[in-house]
Amino acid sequence: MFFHPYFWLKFRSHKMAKKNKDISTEEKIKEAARIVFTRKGFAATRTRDIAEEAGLNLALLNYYFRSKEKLFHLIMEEKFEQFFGTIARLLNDEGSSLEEKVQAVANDYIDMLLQNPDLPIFVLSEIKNNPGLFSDRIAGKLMTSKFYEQLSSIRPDINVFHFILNLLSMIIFPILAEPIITRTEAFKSGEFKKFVLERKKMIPIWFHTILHTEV
Amino acid sequence: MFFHPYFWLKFRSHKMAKKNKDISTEEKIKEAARIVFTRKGFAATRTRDIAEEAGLNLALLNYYFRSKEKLFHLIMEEKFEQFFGTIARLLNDEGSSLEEKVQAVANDYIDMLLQNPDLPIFVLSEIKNNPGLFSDRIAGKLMTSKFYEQLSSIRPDINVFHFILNLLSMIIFPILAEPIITRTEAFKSGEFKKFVLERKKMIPIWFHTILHTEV
DNA sequence: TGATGTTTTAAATAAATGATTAAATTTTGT
DNA sequence: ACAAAATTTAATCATTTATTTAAAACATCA
Repeated sequence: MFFHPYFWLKFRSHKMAKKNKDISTEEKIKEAARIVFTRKGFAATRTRDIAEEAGLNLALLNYYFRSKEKLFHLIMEEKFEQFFGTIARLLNDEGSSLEEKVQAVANDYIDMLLQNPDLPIFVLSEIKNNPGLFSDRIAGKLMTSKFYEQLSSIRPDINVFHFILNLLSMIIFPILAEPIITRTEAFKSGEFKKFVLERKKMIPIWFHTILHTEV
Repeated sequence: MFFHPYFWLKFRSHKMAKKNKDISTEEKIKEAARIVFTRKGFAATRTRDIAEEAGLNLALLNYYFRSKEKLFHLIMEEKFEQFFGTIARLLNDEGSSLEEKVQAVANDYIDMLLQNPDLPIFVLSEIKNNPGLFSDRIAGKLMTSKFYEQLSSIRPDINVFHFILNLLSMIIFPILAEPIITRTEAFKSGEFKKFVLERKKMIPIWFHTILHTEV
């Protein structure tokens, strides 16, 4: 009896013909897809780019993931979780004060973005192209957070939305603008990373200033 | 003697077969290209999308502009000038104080972006895909501006790069994040524009606070 | 080892898409 | 109105690209 390869897809985790390879073909493809999709976005990446990045035969993409679109959705959901989940966890931490949260966000999120510089533009672009990709629930997690509670009780006169958006703007925008910033005279020689790391210290200070000034 | 239509391209401005149409075919194509390219980016737009948006035969794109890429470069340069030129002119104004410049940027640039909400992500994406598109000279105009001089003389202790980047972040990022913000509970009903307009007043206040606090 | 199941490969297919052609239509100048 | 020039159209071409196929290679285990 003949079974098309696709038939076996659902059982693949139970049976593995080749075991103990350093890294499975499936994972090689996913890793290549992470790199290429986040670097170029869905429309600009060709399945051939991914196969090449993975060093594998083109047909394997469809063997393991059926279509470019299915593979993309998988990667996209990972990346959205990374982008929104990281920040949501930091803003919802129970054991820290408001200003500690600002510090934690500035510190940890900047580190994460420096390691994933393509992430912000990827997420923003793909959500814009297809807003349905993005579940409302996630946005709520940001805006209705422990952080929100704390700021409202300390400074009920400050609009929390503006405050959070300012924080995210100052952290994320420089990463988005990296290709522009880097071409400026002052940044010609790999100064960009140093510049962004400076902001880890400065952002908490700026927000401290805002927080302790009556308007 | 036969001349291929392309031959006539260079003379088109001298001779126009059809005059006084409401809007020329060439301009119809450019306007459609502006809309579609900025909405979807180069890779995701098909020449057929532009023809459809313009309500014209597909072949006319190549008749007037020879290739998708040539048309794109034309639009891209317009859009880059709009994005960088607008801000550079505001930051280099000779007749205004530092804080007036902050106000002018907040006010005018936010207005411009609300009318061109696709502009920031378009510019950032396309520069990232092809940094060569972006001439170093433009970035310099931002960072070495009248604004730079004024801030350095008033507050030599403040890093001008961080200051300008903060200003741009707070103005541009919300527009980039619109598809996310809009899906948040609080913004369900067309509150976004009102929210961004509030920032026209608030950004100058925040920067005033920073500017008048010793660190 | 050989039968069976699984993975990988090279080649083929089909759809999408940028570009071109030649003919038809419209405009212009006389 | 006529001829020449310019524009527009429908059809087609050529290339790129996602996907499928069938056979080969490999792994597992009785």
